[in-house]
Amino acid sequence: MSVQDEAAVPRLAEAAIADDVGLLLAKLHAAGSVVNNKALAEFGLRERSYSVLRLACSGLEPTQRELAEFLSLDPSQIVALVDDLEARGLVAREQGRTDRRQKIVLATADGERVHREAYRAIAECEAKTLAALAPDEATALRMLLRKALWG
Amino acid sequence: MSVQDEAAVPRLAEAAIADDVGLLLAKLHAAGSVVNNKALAEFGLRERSYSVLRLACSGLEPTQRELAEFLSLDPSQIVALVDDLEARGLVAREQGRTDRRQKIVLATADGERVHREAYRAIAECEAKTLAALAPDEATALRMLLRKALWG
DNA sequence: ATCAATCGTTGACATTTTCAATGATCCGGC
DNA sequence: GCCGGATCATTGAAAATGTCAACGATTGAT
Repeated sequence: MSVQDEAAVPRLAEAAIADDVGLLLAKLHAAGSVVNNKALAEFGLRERSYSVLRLACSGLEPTQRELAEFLSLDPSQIVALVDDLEARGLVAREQGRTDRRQKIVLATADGERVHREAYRAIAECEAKTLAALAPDEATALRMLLRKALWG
Repeated sequence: MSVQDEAAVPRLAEAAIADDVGLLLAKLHAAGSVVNNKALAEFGLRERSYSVLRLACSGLEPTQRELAEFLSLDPSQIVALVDDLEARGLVAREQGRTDRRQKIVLATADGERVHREAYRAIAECEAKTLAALAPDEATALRMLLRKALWG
C-alpha cells in the first residue's frame, strides 16, 4: 500500500512532470505531514512543535536562532512555537552559555515524557508514509536526502 | 557544494531528528523551492503555476480536479492558478470531453513557448538542488520518491 | 568609548490553507 | 422521462503561515 491511501495511481502520474524532484518532494512531504499531524494531535503537537521539542530533548542545547536555521523557519516563528511549548510546561528558555542575547531551549521532565511517546507515534507514521518502500530502500532514501542537504 | 549554499553543515544536523524523513523532506523541499521560485520569477511564474502550465502542456488534458489531486492542492487554489495563467494568455479552459461540469486546462501556443524556457530553467535548478548527489544518486532519489508515492 | 552586527521579540502585512456554500451538470433508480 | 444524491468549478470567509521591518539588549571589533 502506497502513501496515497486507497487512491489508485493518478492518471497524471504518467506526465513527465512526475519526475520533477521538486514536485515529488512536495507531494511526499504533504502526504507525510497530514499523517504526522494527525498522530501528533493526540499530544497537542504539530510537526513544527514536535521538531522543536525533539531538538530541545537532544542534549545539543540549541539556541532559538539555530532552531530557526535548522528548521528553515523565520526566527519569529520559533518565538511562537517556543512560547506555546513553554506555556504548556514542555520546554524552558535558558540564557545562552557565553552570549546573554541568545536563549537555549531545553525540555522539561514533562517535555521529555511527551517527546518519548510522540516519537513512537512519529516512527509509526514514517513507516506508514514509506510503506511502499522496502526497509533498505527507506534507509537509502534517508541517506540520499541527508547527502543532498549536507553533502 | 550542497544545496545549503555556502553555509556549513549546521551543528544540529548531528541530532537524531536529522534522520526524520519528514524533516528531511521539508528541508530539501524548502531549499529547492526558493531556488525554483527565484528562477521562475523571470517568467512571471512560481512553482505552483509552473506545475499547472507544465501539466497543461503534457497532452494529458487534465481537468482542474485532477490538477488539484495531483498537486495536493484544494480545488479552489487551482481556480486561482488557472485564472492567473489564463489572464496572461498561457492556458485556456476547455469544456470536458464527456462531462460538461469539468474543465480541461490546455496550454496556448504562448504557454508552450514559456513552458519550454521555464523547463530549461527548472532543470538547472534541480541540478543545483541535487548538486551534492552523483547523477546515479539523483536518479535513485527520484525513483525512491516515485515508489513511495505510487508504489 | 563608540559603532556595527547579532539575538530574541513584537507587530504589521501578504500569502496560503482550509472549509462551507452555491449553481450547473451527471448518473442511478424508478 | 424524472428525481435525488453526488460531483464539478467557483466564490468567499476564516484561520494558519510566511515575510519583513523595527526595537532594546548585548556582543565584539576598532
